Amino acid sequence: MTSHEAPPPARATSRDVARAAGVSQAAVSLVLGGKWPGRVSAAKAEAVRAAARELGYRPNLAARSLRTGRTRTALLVVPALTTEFFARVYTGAARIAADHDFGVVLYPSPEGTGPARDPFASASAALDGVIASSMAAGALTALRAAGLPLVMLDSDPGDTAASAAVNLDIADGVRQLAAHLTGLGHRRITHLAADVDSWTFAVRARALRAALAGLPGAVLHRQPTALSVEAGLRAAHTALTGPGPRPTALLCDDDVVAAGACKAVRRLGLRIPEDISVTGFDDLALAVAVEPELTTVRLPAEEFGAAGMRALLAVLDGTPAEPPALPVTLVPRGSTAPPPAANATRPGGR
Amino acid sequence: MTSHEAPPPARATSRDVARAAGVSQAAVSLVLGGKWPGRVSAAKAEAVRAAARELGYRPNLAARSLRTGRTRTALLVVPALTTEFFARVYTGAARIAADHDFGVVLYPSPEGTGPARDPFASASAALDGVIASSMAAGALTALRAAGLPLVMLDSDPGDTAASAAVNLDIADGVRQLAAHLTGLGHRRITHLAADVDSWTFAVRARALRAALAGLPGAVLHRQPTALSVEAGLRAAHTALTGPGPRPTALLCDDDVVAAGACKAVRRLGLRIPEDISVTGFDDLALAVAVEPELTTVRLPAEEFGAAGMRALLAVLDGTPAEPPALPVTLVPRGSTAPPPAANATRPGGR
DNA sequence: CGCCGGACGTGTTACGTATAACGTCGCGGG
DNA sequence: CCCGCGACGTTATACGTAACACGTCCGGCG
Repeated sequence: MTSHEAPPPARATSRDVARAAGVSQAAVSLVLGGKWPGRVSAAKAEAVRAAARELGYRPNLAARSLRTGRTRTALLVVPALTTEFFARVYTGAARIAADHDFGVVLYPSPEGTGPARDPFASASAALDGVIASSMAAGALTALRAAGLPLVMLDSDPGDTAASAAVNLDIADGVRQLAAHLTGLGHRRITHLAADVDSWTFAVRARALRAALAGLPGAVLHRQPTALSVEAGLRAAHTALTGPGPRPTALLCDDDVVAAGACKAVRRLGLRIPEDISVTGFDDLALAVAVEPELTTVRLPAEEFGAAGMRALLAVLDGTPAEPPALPVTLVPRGSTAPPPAANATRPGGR
Repeated sequence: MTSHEAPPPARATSRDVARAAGVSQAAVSLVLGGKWPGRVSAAKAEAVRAAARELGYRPNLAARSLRTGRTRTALLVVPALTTEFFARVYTGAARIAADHDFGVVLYPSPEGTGPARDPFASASAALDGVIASSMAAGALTALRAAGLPLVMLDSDPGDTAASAAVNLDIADGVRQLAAHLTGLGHRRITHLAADVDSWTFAVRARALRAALAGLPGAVLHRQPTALSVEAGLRAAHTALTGPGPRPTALLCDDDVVAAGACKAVRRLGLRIPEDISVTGFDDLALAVAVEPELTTVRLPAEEFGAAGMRALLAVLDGTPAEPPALPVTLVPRGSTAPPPAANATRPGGR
């Protein structure tokens, strides 16, 4: 390291680099900017680069933004970061962003009540664009009004406010899950459905209904629940102790809910998967931490965030190509098996 | 696909506000800046505020930063965001930051090998200060060199590079945990210790050793493990099947590891807590998702992040007051009980 | 030989804000 | 009466960068 003196490191400016390299400040900008390839001779360009390296030059981003009007910063709006899923979405988005010298700043949409804090004040950064989960309904109205490029994650295709949309093929995941359960012989299924008004959950309910529609004897119930272990426990208890024949499978909208459901099943003296099958969604770390491990649908969370960022970059480049829905995969594990009443015609559990 | 003809509302500037209010641009800055209270008459000040509201004026942050030299942005360096713990730390830090018109941008230190990406390039934002977990060793050297105010989270007090430090009272948590286990009658304890070279984990090992030092018959072993369910499973298996008398309690450095340990215990045909007690650390959502629920040490993750941000703000204000260590609390749950060999002199399990 | 045009650099400007420096005005004390 | 001072406003400037608009030099073509 060279910058030994200068207790206040007094960041080098492009003018300092220019002086050191014996050129004008404009030349420094031309060289380091990367555009205008042939604009400066190779010799001087190299001198500039050397001087910049020597001085540890870092362009002043505030000045650059002021000049260019762009900030190379995107806002990621998520319902709540404390969930592992969105932490992974962020990671994926940030990775792609970094490859393009972009930053990602988070806006965790306040889950509780109260007036949503102004997303822009809160972000305390000027933004080039926004990537928003459809689950963060609260903050969306303010964002739409801003006129910024907006990429929606898992949103209603009919929503026209977005500049682009990236979707997971949730419906296909539900179909795989339904096929898995019905293939095992399950007919009475209760859907522990997230009580969140969001496209991604609406689609699950619809796809599930469609998947079971043609099947003789299929009975589908719906039990709303919040997205927590405890809420899942309560919902499962309600579903299992209600009137009518007991379901043989609980299809949960989230691994966390499924974990709660497992606890409820056991508290009723029932076994998983022998008496009741339970399935989750997302494939969080939690899915393999509980016993038995959860049959679940793996959502490519990081790739989801990455795709969102790519879409935003494309929009900013003026080349918005609509990406296909991201595939999801069923991960069969120990929490599903043929129902007790099923005859042994299908030996294939686990 | 909307912003085609780019009717960008051409963000209002302070000069526009000045014109609308019939004052000079400087007056606008004086009024909206909030400092210099008596500098402008109440009447004109109100006119300025009204005009600003009317035009939807938002100060250009790039210009402000360029002028003031500060950005009101802090960098939070975490080992990996996908862990619930650090997601909560972020949330706490962001909350305090928002109260002071600060933003928080994340730098997830690359966990894998490879040269750590430049934190500053990656953040793509100019920074006023840094809050860093001691677990993110990789990125620290570059950060120290930057000469930015640096607040360390859970770091060695001997480390002098930091402007301030915020610590959890981890040692006390370990003491509580050890007292809980020995009080139940446990004497042979194996520590499933994180194989991460970080102050916070070193302190756990040391405190545990100290807590068991005076106890006759106490036997403490150490089994290193990575921080994942699977690694915890393997480590617990090793610990339980090794030579010598089997431990009666597994003290894990993390809830995730404890979850893995539980699985190992059961695969060996042993019961929790009757045969083996297992304890975790952190009190993540996962702790109550597994069965039995984990006895663990609750770390105030959000408050931890909030305290870090407060400390950074204090440093920036020039009033760095050293905060006390944040208290942690033992949460006894179902995964601990007296060991099999213990006589019934102490009836108090759960 | 004169002129044109490409290659290579440089001077200059503007981005929007915060604030130092500089008036101006009215009033009260000397 | 005049000076000075406090209250109120304004003018001017600088922050560091990107990029436009000009040169200047030189080789080649008519």
